[in-house]
Amino acid sequence: MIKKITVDSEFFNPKDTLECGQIFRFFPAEKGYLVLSGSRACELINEGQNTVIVCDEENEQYFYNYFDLDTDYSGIFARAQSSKYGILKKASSLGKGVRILKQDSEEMLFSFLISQNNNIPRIKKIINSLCEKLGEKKNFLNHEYYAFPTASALQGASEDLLKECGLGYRAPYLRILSNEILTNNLLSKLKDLNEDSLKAELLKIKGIGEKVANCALLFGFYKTKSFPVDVWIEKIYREDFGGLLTDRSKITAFFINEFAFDAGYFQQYLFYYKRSLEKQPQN
DNA sequence: GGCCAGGATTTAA
DNA sequence: TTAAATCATGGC
Repeated sequence: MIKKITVDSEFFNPKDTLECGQIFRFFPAEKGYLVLSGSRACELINEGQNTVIVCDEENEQYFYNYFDLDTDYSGIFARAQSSKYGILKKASSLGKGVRILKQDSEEMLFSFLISQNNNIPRIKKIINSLCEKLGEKKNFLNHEYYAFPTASALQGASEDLLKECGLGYRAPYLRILSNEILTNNLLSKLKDLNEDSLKAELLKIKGIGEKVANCALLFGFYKTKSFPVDVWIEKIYREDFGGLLTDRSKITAFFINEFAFDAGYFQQYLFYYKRSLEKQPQN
């Protein structure tokens, strides 16, 4: 049985939400997009005033939560609009339809582990390649897709297979992380932690530093008091906030101090804005 | 052909 | 404690 969830599109635009850099597994479809999370799939379609989520009945609650439908984004948007920083007004106007997705924690850990020193098109390519080689084949409506690989599938993959996916020097990081997940039950340990101790635990994982930890906090564990700083954010910090700090962890601290629990949302507005102005046309 | 990408680890100073 | 060097890979 197929279900449809219909939501007002003012604060939920599929393009804004999917293309703001938080998710790597989505594909244009005949109408809207095919969106994948773990082993599940849905379609996300804009119909003027409405945004429609189409999914199997058994996944209805999952995607309701996934798209963060219980959070009212009008307040977040209003605070961005009334900010003393003009750039935040512009950025939030452009990205008014952005929502922070509640993605699968394990998938996000692996995904952002792959993201380091990498660009978004290639990150997508690597992850899709991993899914095709190691994920379970599934079907939804007329779509054929692959689930995100399980930790044991990733752990069991040969070095050669991982390199074929384009992982390069990151391949060992994935193996170490999947081993932690399987032997130490890492995910259930992480789920109960508050943001400070969670961040400390994330930083112990090989291949996860300050930036990736912040991404994992925000996109994998929904801690909105986090603020990933990459080259785009550093650029906007320098050019539009007049910032002078160069140490990225200090830049993170600056923004968290400014925006507190809005930091993660505002970061996405800013990242999406800056990148949409300057990104190369083929993406 | 050198530079860059949702950087982190290792090694040197 | 901070500063470089190094790590695959593909697009420009």
